[in-house]
Amino acid sequence: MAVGRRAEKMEETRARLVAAARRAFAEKGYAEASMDDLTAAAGLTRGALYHNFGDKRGLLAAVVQQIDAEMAARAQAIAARAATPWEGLLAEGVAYIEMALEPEVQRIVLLDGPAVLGDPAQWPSQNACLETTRRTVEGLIADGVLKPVDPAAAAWLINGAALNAALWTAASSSPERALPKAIEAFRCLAQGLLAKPG
Amino acid sequence: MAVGRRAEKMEETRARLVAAARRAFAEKGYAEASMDDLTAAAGLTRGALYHNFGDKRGLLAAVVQQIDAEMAARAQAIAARAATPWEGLLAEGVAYIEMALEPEVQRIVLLDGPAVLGDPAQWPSQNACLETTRRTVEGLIADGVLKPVDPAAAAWLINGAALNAALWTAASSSPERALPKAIEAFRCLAQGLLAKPG
DNA sequence: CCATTGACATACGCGCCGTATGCGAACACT
DNA sequence: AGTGTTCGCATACGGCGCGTATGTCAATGG
Repeated sequence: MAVGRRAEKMEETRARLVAAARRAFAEKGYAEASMDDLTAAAGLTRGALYHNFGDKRGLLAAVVQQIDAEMAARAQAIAARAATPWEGLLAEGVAYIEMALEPEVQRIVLLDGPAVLGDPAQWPSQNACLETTRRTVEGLIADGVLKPVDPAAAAWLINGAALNAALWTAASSSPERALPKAIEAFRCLAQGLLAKPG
Repeated sequence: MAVGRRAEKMEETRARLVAAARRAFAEKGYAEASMDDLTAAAGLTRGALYHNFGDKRGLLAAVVQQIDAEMAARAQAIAARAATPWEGLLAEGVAYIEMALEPEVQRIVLLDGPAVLGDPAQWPSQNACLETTRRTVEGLIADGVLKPVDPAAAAWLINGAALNAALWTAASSSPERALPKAIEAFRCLAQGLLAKPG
């Protein structure tokens, strides 16, 4: 069948480039990753790259979007298993912390992404992670569980706190020991949003 | 006098390069800033740069350190004027939010800095801002004002929340309107650290 | 006063990005 | 099926920017 052998092949090309880019960007960082090497590793050349993604930044954007979508899906699945929406929000945050510990996520999404693409808020296909959190917060405010703060601001700060918790943990001399402390501090901070503390 | 006319002149050279770099990095971003242009704007050449700072990253490190020191000094001065240490911590956070709204700080310290130099925690001459906040938190925990969380983790998260508040504000379509919301959300989060909420 | 150090300028090579051009396979149309 | 066209991708080219090696001149010190 296939709506065209062309489009099908092109999708595979894009996927292979994105996959190779994920590895290269994660290992060397965006700036140090050579497009020649990267495309060669995918069995292609820079021609394919510029045809599919416009430029190096376009490729990074595609990679970030893919990882972001995976993160949002994981977080949502974890939050859905929680007993209450509030527990879900906390679990979501902890999940972000743990995901952000992966070098790939840290390097690409947290470090190079914002530096090269600008603030995540204005990324094309608006950051899925943030959107997920924002909706959760909105619901909790409507239910009177959280103080009536701006949902977008709160979501951003919660995500930011979680990601910073991960950065701090990763930078620690002993991440194993640091992780529980980071999670504890994160949970404390989050409790500040509760309408009725305790 | 002077312990040598040489060293004195060299200090001025370094200062001029750092000043030019601040402008260039703030306007064009680290990656797009040309060393040739930058040094020419300072009335020098790349020779001076590599002699004084080793490489481009070294120059960025010097710039970041300078801005970081200025921020820490400002924050400390503001915190010192507060009625209580707890109010001081909040004022410090709000001050960080406002400072991080300046494009120079945002671009250099928050975006390019971490991406190029790695996590701020392991920057040479350990991030002065974080150190300031950590000490404040430590005191507040000792006084029983805050919950007994890890001071380093808490300081990192507070700073992270403040800086993210600034990023969110800056990315907003109307920063003027967004700033109070961001500050409000930040204050809520911070309250989560209080031993006796309310 | 001269030898030496060292701060900075100049000259060179290499890598990498973006674009313009070329080729061959999949589509459309008869 | 055959042919003209499209288009995905490879190849070729130009330019810029970084880092290093080399040169130069002023400031030191004996």
